[in-house]
Amino acid sequence: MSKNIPEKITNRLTLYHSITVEYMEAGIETISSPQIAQRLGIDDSQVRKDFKLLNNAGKCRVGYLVKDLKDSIEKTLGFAHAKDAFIVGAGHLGLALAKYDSFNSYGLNILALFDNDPQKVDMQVNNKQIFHISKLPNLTKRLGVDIAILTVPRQNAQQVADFLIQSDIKYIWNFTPAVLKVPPEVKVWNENLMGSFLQFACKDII
Amino acid sequence: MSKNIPEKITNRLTLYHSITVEYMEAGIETISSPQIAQRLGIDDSQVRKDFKLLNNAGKCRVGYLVKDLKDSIEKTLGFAHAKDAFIVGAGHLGLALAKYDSFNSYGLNILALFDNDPQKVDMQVNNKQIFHISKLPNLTKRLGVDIAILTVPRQNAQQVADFLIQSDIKYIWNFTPAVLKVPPEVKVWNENLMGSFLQFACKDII
DNA sequence: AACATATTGTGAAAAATTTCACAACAAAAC
DNA sequence: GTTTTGTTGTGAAATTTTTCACAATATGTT
Repeated sequence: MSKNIPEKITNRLTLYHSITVEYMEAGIETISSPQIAQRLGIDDSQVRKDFKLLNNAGKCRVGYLVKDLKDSIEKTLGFAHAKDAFIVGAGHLGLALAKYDSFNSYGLNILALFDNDPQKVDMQVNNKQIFHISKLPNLTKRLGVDIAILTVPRQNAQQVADFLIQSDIKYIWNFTPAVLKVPPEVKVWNENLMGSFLQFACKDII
Repeated sequence: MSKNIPEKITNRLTLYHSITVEYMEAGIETISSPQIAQRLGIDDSQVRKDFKLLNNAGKCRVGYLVKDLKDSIEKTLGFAHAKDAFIVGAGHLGLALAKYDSFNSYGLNILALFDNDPQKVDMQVNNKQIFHISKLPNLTKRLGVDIAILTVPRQNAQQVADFLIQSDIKYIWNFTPAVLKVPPEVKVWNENLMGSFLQFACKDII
């Protein structure tokens, strides 16, 4: 990524991207900022401001070319820069993410899964093998992977995170509710599912 | 919820909450704003500003009582107001969410799952039954449920959402990458997993 | 060809959020 | 009992984000 795009804009860009995918499938060639804005419940000038980042000019009274828009978003968000990652924890969530093929088109390659349950080891999910967690340090080094998606139970989260850090993992996408303690060079992204839900729920549902 | 708390603050409050849970388990009774701030990589005055919402005074040179803090966050975020919900789509993600017991303590009760696959129907997950999707309208009305967690494949998302809306579902927590078209009275919360990842990835990697 | 209309692009204003700075204070140390 | 220290609470400043307003413009209509 050349520019450091603020989180909120990144988030909106992915939503715009989903809409372009839908329009492409429907065979619609152009889309306007008010159309997108209405769909997402935001201001249309916001959409245009976001698009300015993409260096993708629209046409007055017509809007934007869906295909160009889609390509620009993909370019700006770096979909093409494939990044390799491991899923650590082969429970339902880990398996769900392993099966989530969208990751690939967004530039995230899941290479393998890890678990400490001998029953799960050596199984295959979506063409990805589940290894015993003890194999992780070796494979991390051999494959040069530095991203881990952490989907273990909360109770084990810190302990497993420590192990990942020892194994030279630098980026942890944390799906557990634990707030991990990590050294400054390791970056954590908390998925915080409940936070998301509460934002949703608190707004309207008493 | 009395006050309409901004999303960002709600999100931080849940992270603070996780830390209080951890401190409680560790038997630590007080916590200070700089401690929390450092852990989350944010400014300590931010933490104190957030806490002002909780009506929970700290003590100079000591910090905040962990237990009081935890209780205030739970009260403010309405953990006690149990909300009932259905999971629609019993794939891996749906099953993962059904097994995610934290939902309960955060005030979200998953009552049942729905799927259109006859093989899955009548199975039990974490004491919750999987019903055929055709049973949803009836159960929605009978149980007064108006929240649905949507975990179907993207291709079916809009169609299933339309069906949910017909069945009087008012709140959709959307885990699919589709941007749903809904009437104004229906609220959608897009989980947007890839958006999250890209925010994470774009920042540092590459 | 003139006019009406829908849309972009953008500067300015407004609102929201974060950071800074520091007074007030309570606990601990001396 | 006085000093030092770490922390809260909070106004003010800075920054970021969103909204507003409108000129410019391209398309369709009469």
